[in-house]
Amino acid sequence: MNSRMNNRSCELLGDFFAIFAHATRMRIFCALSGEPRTVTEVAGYAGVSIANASQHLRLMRDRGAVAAEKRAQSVYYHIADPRFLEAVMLIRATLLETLQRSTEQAASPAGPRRRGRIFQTA
Amino acid sequence: MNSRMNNRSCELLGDFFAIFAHATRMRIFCALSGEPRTVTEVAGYAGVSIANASQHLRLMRDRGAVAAEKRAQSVYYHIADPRFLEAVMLIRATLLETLQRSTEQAASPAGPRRRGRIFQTA
DNA sequence: TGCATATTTGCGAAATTCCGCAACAACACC
DNA sequence: GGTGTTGTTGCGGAATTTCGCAAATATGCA
Repeated sequence: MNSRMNNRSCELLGDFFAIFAHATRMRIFCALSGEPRTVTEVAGYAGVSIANASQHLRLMRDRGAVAAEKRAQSVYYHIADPRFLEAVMLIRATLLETLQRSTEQAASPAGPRRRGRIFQTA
Repeated sequence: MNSRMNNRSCELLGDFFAIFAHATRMRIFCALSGEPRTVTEVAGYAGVSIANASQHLRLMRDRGAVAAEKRAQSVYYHIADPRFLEAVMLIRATLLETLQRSTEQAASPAGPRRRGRIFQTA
């Protein structure tokens, strides 16, 4: 990390990462990873009410993670930049790998601190 | 996003991203990006009390983002996997680019890439 | 115009997070 | 033992977030 990251930068980055720091918003993000979807579709995917999905989507849009486009009667949301998805996938892969490794070493008494499983293998 | 991302995965990924969803923790993460540092050093860098730094570091360690190692009288913390830093940098770069583009749109059609004010050095 | 569909917004309560403060613990050294 | 250094933990209240619900808005269509 650039040592020149100042406080303001950290504040803005932290605000942005809040987008991903919630299970529902992560599900919404997943729902949008393939193709644009309407609020109603997203709500169905994420298992929340339409109003709640709309609230989360607004937050995500205000911070620039997703964008909205009105077509016909519906509002289609999509991920604003593929690198956001790329970064999430990178974290996910690293986390998965770390967890698998620590699970494999679970028998070793001197191994790293044990943690629960993060990703279901099924 | 992988269609195998289930609810449990989203929940745990969201929990992990909470690590970055706070300005202080982002500063702490920055402080650790170069070399391992003690709690006292991190606290000074992030501008918070030692107790507060310790609390944040514990959260980050519990979730696997950083690791601790005791040497002499001090506890040295370091980022657990370079890919965490890589992902944060990717988000940061994308965000910077996006913000700069929207700034240019709001202002005049300026020349080639000049760094915006948002992420400038303190 | 009137009605149905799609989405947004305001509000209030419950839940969670954050931080200062003080106490506690570990450890080296005299 | 006592002292100093370093780090951790528990507590309580303030601040923030989250969500359900209802109302409001927008828009297409008969």
